[in-house]
Amino acid sequence: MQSRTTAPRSGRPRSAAADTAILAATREALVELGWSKLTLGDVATRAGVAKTTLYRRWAGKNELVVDAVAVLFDELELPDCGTLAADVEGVVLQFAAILARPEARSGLMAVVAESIRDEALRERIHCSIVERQKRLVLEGRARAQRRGELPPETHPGQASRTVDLIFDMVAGAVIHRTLVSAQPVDEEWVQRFTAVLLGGLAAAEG
Amino acid sequence: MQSRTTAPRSGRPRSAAADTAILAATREALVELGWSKLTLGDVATRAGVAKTTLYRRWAGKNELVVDAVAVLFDELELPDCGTLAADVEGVVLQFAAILARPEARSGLMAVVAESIRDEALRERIHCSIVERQKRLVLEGRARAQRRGELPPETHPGQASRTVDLIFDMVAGAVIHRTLVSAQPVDEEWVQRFTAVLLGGLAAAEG
DNA sequence: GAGCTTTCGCTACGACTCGTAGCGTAATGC
DNA sequence: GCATTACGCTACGAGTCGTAGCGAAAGCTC
Repeated sequence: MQSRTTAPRSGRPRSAAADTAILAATREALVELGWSKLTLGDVATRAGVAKTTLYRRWAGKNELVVDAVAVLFDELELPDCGTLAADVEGVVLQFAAILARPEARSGLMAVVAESIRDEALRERIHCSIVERQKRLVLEGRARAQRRGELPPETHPGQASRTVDLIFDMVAGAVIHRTLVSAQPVDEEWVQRFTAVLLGGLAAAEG
Repeated sequence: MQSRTTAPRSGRPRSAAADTAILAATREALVELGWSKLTLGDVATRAGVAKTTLYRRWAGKNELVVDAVAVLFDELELPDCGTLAADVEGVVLQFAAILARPEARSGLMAVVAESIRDEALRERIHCSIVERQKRLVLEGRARAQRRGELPPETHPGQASRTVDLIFDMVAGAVIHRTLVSAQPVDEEWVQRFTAVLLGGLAAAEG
């Protein structure tokens, strides 16, 4: 969360229940009010805590919403469906399911927009959300290499850039489809997308 | 802009100079302050108009910023570089150049985030920004078909979904690379991306 | 020019949110 | 018991919002 490293040794400890209540109240307020109309005073009232308690734990609205939304990505896992294509389709559907939830839709884009002018916030998002997604790409590639569906590493530098490219293409396409085009990520779209992506990678590598 | 259809016939006409001054002031404020700290009062002062004039023309901050950012996309054009791959690379580089400008970075993501809970705003963004980009995809496909690089239409419905898919992949990847990964869209990245995209399309269609 | 219509700049206003300070109280470790 | 920290509560100045009201300015029609 905010400062898990520094462990105070004496005095009254911070209520862990308050943390979860605040984050849940934040998601609830995101659903009902959206980002712009969400106020910290309202979140405090919903959570049953004082407004000052909120400010003692989070620097502001941005940091609070990042933490509230980040837990939604805990459920992201890489399913083992037997083939690379099926694995990719499974992850994309999971990612799309998270983005379909209103608290994620309202919060994610807003904090990313804020992070453009706030380097610390960008780092926070990167650690608690982005890196967790990127790990799935790395896992999927390693698994496909073990299956023989992908060739092993050639140059470590080039492999890293390829992972970055894949990650931007997958996450970018799903986000754009969901939040900009405002159209559903259904089975058909996922299959067509996966076919283009994997077909392109095979054509580019081979 | 706001209500171009209704044309008043008598009385003092609205100052067109004020419009451009306000939009320019909005972009200037976006660069200096970013989305969250941008206030309409400040924009009015920068533009040299009264705050009430702003509210007479735009419903609020969202609509104003959409119009201010939309003009940045006027310069988007489809270059004729001879091959489909070169055309795609050219458009992607143009798109990335726009997203590299701070006024676009600060404003675009924020209004898209707001549009999630505001259908009218989403429609406004779609007409003045998204549709303009999508037109380039249609043009590029038609040109590639004339060159023989792409097969002519099979089913009109399927062709439309393919265009949607391509559009989400191109725009999504560039936006994600620029605003989430915060890494530059340079020549190398564009070439690798284009190779994967076109290779995948060829593999999926053929 | 006279008269009508609409816009413009300006001021002021209530309502709201922000983030903080101060205080007394509650909960822990030593 | 004592020091230390967290908590709830209240109050506050500062800032923004969006609107109302006014007189003046700028166009069109006759």
